Amino acid sequence: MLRKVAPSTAIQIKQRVLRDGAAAEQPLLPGWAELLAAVPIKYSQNAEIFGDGQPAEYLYKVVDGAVRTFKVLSDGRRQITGFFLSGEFFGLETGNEHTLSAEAITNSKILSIKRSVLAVLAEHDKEIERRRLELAACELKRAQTHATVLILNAKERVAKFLLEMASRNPKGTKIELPMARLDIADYLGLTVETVSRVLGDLEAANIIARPTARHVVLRDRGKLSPTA
Amino acid sequence: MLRKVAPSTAIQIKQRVLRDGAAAEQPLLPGWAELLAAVPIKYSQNAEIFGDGQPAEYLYKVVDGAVRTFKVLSDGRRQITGFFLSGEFFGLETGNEHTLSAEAITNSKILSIKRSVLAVLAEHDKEIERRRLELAACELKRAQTHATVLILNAKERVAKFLLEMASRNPKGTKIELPMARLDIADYLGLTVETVSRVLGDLEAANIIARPTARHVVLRDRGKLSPTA
DNA sequence: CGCCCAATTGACAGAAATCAAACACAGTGG
DNA sequence: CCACTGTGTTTGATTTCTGTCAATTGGGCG
Repeated sequence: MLRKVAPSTAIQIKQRVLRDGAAAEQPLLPGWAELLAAVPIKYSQNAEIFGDGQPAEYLYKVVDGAVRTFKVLSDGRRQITGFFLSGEFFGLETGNEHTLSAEAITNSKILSIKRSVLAVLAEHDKEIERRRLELAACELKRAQTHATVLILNAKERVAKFLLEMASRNPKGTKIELPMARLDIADYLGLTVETVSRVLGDLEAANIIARPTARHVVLRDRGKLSPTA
Repeated sequence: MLRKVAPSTAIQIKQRVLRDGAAAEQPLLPGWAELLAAVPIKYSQNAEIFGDGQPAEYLYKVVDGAVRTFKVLSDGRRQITGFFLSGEFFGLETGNEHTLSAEAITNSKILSIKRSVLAVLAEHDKEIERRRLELAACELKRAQTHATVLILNAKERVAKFLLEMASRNPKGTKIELPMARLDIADYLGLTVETVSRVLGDLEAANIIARPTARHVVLRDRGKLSPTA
């Protein structure tokens, strides 16, 4: 099933121009804030948002829910390259085609921003250009961090993953995991069994607690990050 | 020992302005080609080019030789994040500080381009801006590819590495490896012994030949890339 | 309530790390 | 010129870790 096209972002945002001041030197063009005020689209659990090889027309923002981006190797193995939670952007591509696929992990609301619109606006709006660069930098850092995790052993990988999720979730030490163990495994280059075992070990060592399978509480952050 | 400061790129390039046409709409400012015509600096084997945490003042290009970029974890493990051969750029940072270290693998000639100069020029020179984005995109792709390699098993990692090196070296199937086994191991998240063993296995299977330790000949590319 | 899928746990096999030793080669000094 | 030394590479034996296969448990939803 092909993805439905987003309601024309350009038209919608024009209606909002000139409220919410910010960068209003170009009264007829929307700024960053206006782009983000468009109406999000709903994707149900496991729905494809875009696929590897498809033309990359949009940049996306998770308004609510969670998203995974991944690559499927020719032998069927899946590598998850990133998880994206509420407020985070994904789908940024440098070329004209997606080099990854993206799916909703849970029922999600996703905002799409047309790249062609963004490109035009960036020509005259320094903030938009800055934001775009910032996103690219963020993606690069994300990929580098991911690579760094993948040279570690299983326990260290899971620990890093938990710390990463904790740092993104606002509520301190309580982590809510929207994704299944298989997703975590494919992200960390491990098997579900290993992920499960490591979590079991961490709980046994009183480093974490697991009220439910999808909720983790950090009890001893120090012991999770010996390799800071 | 602290790094010697590069001879002022800005001054040197001014002397060359207006030869080699290209983007000469700004007669007093050098273009991309002029930036690359500056005099390279020599670094001897294992010399540090920049260190993690230092201010990132320059963008670098390998004129001759080879460079490794890496991160040292708090427990001493080293992750090599990339190898850079003649003609390739490295040291691109999004922030103001380096997040990696870089060393010459062999005696090398390295060209440095001051970021501040680049930033000023990019304001008015579309080509320079385009080149900068292109480099950032290249870095991102590199990091993503690296992450993809790290979820594979030892044999696959080494195979991917050989193919990567082969694709960068012009001479088809003959690969010259400027780096030691330890470098390869740290790049692939393996140990030297494992790298050595896999190479031995590949040679025994007649997939590669090794005239010397630092030279590899691809005999059967197909068997190296089953997981294209 | 029962089904189904996700998660866990256990037993075992296979892969890679570790520890140890032999070997190759380049540069040095006699 | 050759022996010597030091580093880099390879090979071997063993241990540790992770994957695989299989069975069991648990939780959410119809």
